[in-house]
Amino acid sequence: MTVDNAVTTIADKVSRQLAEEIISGVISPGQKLEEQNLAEKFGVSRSPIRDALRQLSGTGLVDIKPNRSVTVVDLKVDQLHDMYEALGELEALCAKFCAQRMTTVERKQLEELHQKSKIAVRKKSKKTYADLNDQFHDMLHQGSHNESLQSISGELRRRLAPFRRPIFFRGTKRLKDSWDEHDNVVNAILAADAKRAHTEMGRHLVNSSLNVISYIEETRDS
Amino acid sequence: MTVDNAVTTIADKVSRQLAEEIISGVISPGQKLEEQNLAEKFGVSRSPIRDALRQLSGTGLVDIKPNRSVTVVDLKVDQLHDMYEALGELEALCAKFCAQRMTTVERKQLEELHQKSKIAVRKKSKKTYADLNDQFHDMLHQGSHNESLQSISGELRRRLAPFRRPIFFRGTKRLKDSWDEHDNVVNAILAADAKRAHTEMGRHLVNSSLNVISYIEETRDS
DNA sequence: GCACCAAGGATTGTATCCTATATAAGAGTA
DNA sequence: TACTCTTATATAGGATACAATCCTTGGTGC
Repeated sequence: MTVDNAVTTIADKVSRQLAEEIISGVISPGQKLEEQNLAEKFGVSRSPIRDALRQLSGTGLVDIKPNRSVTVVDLKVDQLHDMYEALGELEALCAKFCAQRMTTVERKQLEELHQKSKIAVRKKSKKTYADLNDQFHDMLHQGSHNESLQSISGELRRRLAPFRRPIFFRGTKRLKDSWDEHDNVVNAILAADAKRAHTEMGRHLVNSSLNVISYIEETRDS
Repeated sequence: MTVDNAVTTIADKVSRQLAEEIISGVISPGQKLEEQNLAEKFGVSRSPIRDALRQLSGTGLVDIKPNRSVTVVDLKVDQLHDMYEALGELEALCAKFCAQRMTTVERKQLEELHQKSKIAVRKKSKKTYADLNDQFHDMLHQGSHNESLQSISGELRRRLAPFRRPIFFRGTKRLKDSWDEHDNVVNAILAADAKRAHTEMGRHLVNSSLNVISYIEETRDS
């Protein structure tokens, strides 16, 4: 009944795959997405490609200008600042609600996930930690028990993904620091301390943003 | 979105007009938007209509299911609850930032706008107040000096517009109450009292949501 | 050499056509 | 009558054709 439909259109599949490739960094910010290219790549006509690109534009992953190729959104440092500030507030809010609303099962799952990522840190496995980190944040969105807040936070986080991804793959210091910050958040949530959960999550995102933005500023001049 | 729109496509125009009609209530939630109909109404082919509808889907104003007509999003009461809770937090945040960041000019403009709407309340001109109310909230979004927060709040507010619109047109009591709540927010912002601005704005949105939701529950069974 | 302009190709925007799917109407049967 | 199955028709999905726009490139004049 509520299980998602097996029936999907080509445009949907294209849209999903492109989103995945943008988020995971296969396609880079600023890159052009030409309709004819994509049509050949997917072995279909331009129509479903166009549909997919229009749908994607709403998610903020691509940028459409009339009579110009669609491009993967490339964010300026100022925009990164704003988005991280907003995301910080949103996720801090999620954490607060998690402390207040998470079920026993959810708290247990959060704890288990957090322990799994501890192992990833110890093993210095960056890829694994990056994935677990995504799951961690998703779980906090969901734990807010507010679908609107969940989807808004999730979408904003996805838009930042292409720029966040690289920072875990520099050194291993950020892994450890990130985990420690998560630890503070988890402890606050498990203790049902809403105020502290809010504060700690806000702090975590400030640190994330500092890392991301300093990395961006190092690797490009703009 | 952007200022310059000398060059626009048919799809853009259609998209904007449909959004406008949905927000203003010309088209109602749940209504079907058939491509052929729209094509005839706008005097164009289905192609740009399709583009427009896909673009709109990303803004959350319409709902697309494969092989079914696009429909104007119709929200369940649960969804209204979640969205209003989220919007309440977002706008409370905006108000907090306004108290901290608004320029002198912006504070002056806010005050003037607020006085204008006082007159609308006194005259019991519902349409005017509804418009000024929109401007008021837009101004607070802008005053946050965070474009990301501004656009997220604005979009969420637009999605709720079709459901919020009717409440000002019942009695005049809500006009007065709404203005009083605005008054508390404005005073806090002008006094640069961030904490109070946050609290009062949150309170205002709780009251708004109560009005909207009780109205919805009266006028339909779902 | 450099700025400017024109011509052509490349790419997106729009129209039209065909196909696949869904919804509604109707026939037949228990 | 109620139900199922069939069939017809309307509508969306996708392919193709054509038009408009942009962008490159090569030439021209200074």
